[in-house]
Amino acid sequence: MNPMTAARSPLSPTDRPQLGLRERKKIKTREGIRAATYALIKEQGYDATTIEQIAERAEVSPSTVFRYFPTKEDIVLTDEYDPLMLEELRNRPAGESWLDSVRHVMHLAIEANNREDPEVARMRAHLSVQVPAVRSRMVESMSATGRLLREAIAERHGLDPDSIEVRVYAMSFIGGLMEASMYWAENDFEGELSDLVDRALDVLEHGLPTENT
Amino acid sequence: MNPMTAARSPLSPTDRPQLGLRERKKIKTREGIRAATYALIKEQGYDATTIEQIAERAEVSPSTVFRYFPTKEDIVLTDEYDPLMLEELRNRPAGESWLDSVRHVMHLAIEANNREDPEVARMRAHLSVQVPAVRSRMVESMSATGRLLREAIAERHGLDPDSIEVRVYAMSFIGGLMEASMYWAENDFEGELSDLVDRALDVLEHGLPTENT
DNA sequence: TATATTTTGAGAGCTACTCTCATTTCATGG
DNA sequence: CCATGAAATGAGAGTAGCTCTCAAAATATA
Repeated sequence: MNPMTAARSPLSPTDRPQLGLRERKKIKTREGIRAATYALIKEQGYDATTIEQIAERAEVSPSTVFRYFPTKEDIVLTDEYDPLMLEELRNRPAGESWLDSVRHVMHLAIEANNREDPEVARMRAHLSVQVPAVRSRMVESMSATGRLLREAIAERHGLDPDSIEVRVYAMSFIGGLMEASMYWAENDFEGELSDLVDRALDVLEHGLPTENT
Repeated sequence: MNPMTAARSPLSPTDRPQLGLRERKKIKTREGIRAATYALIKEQGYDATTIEQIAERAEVSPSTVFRYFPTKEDIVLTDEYDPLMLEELRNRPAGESWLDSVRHVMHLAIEANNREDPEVARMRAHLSVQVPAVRSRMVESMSATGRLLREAIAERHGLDPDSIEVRVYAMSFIGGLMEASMYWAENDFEGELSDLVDRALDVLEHGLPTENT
């Protein structure tokens, strides 16, 4: 949303070089649909907002909305940090502990996501808590991220990325991230999301606070 | 499905004592809808099976189907072991380690679920892998179980059930269970699900196999 | 400017799901 | 056994998300 800052920050969507009119229009349409959706949801709530209304406000036809986004939930959620996160993960110093690498990358992702548009970031988290359909779409998307994570983990530890061990390990990180995000939204976004993620990762690393082993 | 064996096993739905004709009919209808659904899905697949077809085969009206099950996915999934699992968890000996308690209860749940109708158990796992809508409904239902788990954990460790630590901890178990189940289905149900759950729990307890710390 | 390619809009169609209301089915007291 | 009240059912209309098709409009290319 803010190309000035986004351009220099890590983990932000790639800048668009020289694009034809066609491509530029597509991006504009896409962002128009998103903007219309956010505005309408803010006004009326998620369920009360129909695709027809979104299309109307974005000045496109309903067909076009579905051409740009497979489902209504995707309009709210889609954003692809995954490949960037993965690369960042691979580029971490070899000596660094795995948990620290993950911690680092998650912090980066949160920061990037937040800088791009803090209000939207909160709305997403909020809807993930409130609207089951949105939440489940988010879980799906996180699972996809998890599948990528597996490969990074397997690579680093010399394990089979499809083994159940690696799967469970990867999923625990994704789950921790999700819980952190939902906890944040449920508690009115007080405090920093990064701190919550840290606490989540601590639990995965050391178990519950009272278990001093 | 099999009252003879189900009656004596732990973690099985409560037997129904003396019920009026009305209640008995309701149970029959409910099971009829389920049976019709399973049969149709087996024949045509999940997506190709419509509520109308289900209603027709179960000899009820479509309205009735929705009266018994809020969504199509719920016809396939719903089954309430949660309260029983919770009680079982609370009744574990005080000295037993938390991980062992969870392991024990999960084994019981798997066993019960499997004894009731192995084929249905597999179909569920299979659909959770294949059909996004079913999977996401299952995730939701598991999250609900997770919320119950939190209380048991908090009770045992003297922590706040709503703290992020307990949430993450509970979620890691649920996630492990889900991964095990999906892994099982994805690998054609070879081996025992309980063994997979054990491996999942081992990862949560000790980290990945190569990390010998 | 002419032609090929993409993108869009219009509209029909499907299905999950909701709501309402009249009808049927069961429960209960006399 | 019957009358009355309550609950379950069926029929039908309606909504919204989503898919598909096809012709028109916009853009690229020569």
